[in-house]
Amino acid sequence: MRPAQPDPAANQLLARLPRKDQQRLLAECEPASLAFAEILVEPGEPIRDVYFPLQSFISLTTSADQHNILEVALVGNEGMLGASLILGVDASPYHALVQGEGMALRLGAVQFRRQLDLSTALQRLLKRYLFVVMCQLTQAAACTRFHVVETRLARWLLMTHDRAQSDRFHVTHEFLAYMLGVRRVGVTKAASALQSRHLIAYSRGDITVLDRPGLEAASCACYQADAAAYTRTLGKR
Amino acid sequence: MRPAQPDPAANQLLARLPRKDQQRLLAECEPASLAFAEILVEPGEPIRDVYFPLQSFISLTTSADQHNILEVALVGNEGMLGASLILGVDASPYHALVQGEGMALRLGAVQFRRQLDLSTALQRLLKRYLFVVMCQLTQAAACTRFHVVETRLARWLLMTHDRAQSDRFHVTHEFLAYMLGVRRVGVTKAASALQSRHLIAYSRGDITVLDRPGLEAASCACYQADAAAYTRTLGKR
DNA sequence: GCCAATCTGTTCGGTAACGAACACAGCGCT
DNA sequence: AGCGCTGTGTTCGTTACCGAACAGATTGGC
Repeated sequence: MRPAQPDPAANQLLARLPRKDQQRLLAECEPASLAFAEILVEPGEPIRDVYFPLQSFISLTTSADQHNILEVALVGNEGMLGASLILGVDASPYHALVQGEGMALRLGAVQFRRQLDLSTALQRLLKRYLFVVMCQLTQAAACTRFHVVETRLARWLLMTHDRAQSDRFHVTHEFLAYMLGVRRVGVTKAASALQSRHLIAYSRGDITVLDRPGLEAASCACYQADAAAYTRTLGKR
Repeated sequence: MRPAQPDPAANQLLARLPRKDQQRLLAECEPASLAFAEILVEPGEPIRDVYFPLQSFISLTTSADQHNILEVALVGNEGMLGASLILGVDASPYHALVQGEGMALRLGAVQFRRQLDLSTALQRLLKRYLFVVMCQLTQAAACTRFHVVETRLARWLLMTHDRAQSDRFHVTHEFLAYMLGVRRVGVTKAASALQSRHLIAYSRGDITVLDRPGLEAASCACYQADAAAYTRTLGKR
């Protein structure tokens, strides 16, 4: 059953809000269908809207030079896009592009700020979430530096697996290469290694997670570290 | 002339505060002399004190595995250590160790929080500073991924040059290797390349910046990007 | 059923790192 | 003067990834 009005509790941040604050916030949100590869924010550009993903998920990427792109964080139904607005800066540190299409709740930046003023619970929650994002950025820097493509790929697949809420999702090697900041060939090699170990299966962009525990063993500890930071900071659920 | 009571305006964040808020804050701060390699914060550990460096500067590092360390940001008199407390989380995402010895102003976490409650100007300022730190973390991830040791070293030297407020500072290749997340040998090679181009001179840990513009040309654009994010967010001074 | 586009697999030579090990030079200490 | 410590320079073979290019394989459109 998929209701016309999406279930707000599908976003874990919203689900953590007290009922009153949640309802006040939801009253101003509108459902938005996010299309694959849609660009929601560009760095430097002012943030017009914030998003609470439901089934969709969003990559945060940074570009060093023109053609060197790297994903630094992933936002799904466990988080939100635009949390940095709570710091009072009307800009984004990174690109945001839709990685998994689906629904999200959208709220204008102005309305979002007003909601913040009205709800200390919302402030408190999003500040803590922002702390988690900082931890993830830090982790991403180290992981990217020290870990080889195969383990980083495994980590990426796990993160996406969590957010896609499905064992299957659509991503090509080409796209993965952008996210991991490596060549497509490197992804192909790593992916086929994981496939030959029966951890995943893929074909023309459709990736299926076959062996979740095995994938966790194949990934670096950074995945666990991110997850731990999240539950440590925001509570178990 | 070095006054017994250190000049608070030596910290650029403090200098940006309105006079009243600044004085109230300073009344609770105590001067602290930071020794080289002193560890001020460990990740996970609660933050006991925050620091506003005056002449000292502090490396923020993260460790992927036991022996893989990487610097993700540098805090000098342009910033502060412990700003993440404003997010309401009593922990640090990273290690903090003293890189350049000297004075700083110290304030207990409890007192710091009280000061935050008393001063919206302080809140506003530090939120903006935290945004800058997020930009730096993002930049660090990309820089670390895509740029070669020599340009990254140049960048590090520039960042340190700014914060050391002197053309000379003390860092061994060994230490630099930790910060950049590479082998000592790699640093030696990069450093001797920069030296042979007369951009720097060094001997047994004493590094002197000889040609600042040349060093800027030798570094990656990440240095400029960091600096730009700072002035864009916090104003020109 | 065929073409064209997309996605995946493989190859080539090249390079910037890696770990380990050793040589040497400057400096302080006794 | 001699010793030992610390910091720097150099070498070795190895590895992970690079850029470029091309070959096959699957899919959708007509």
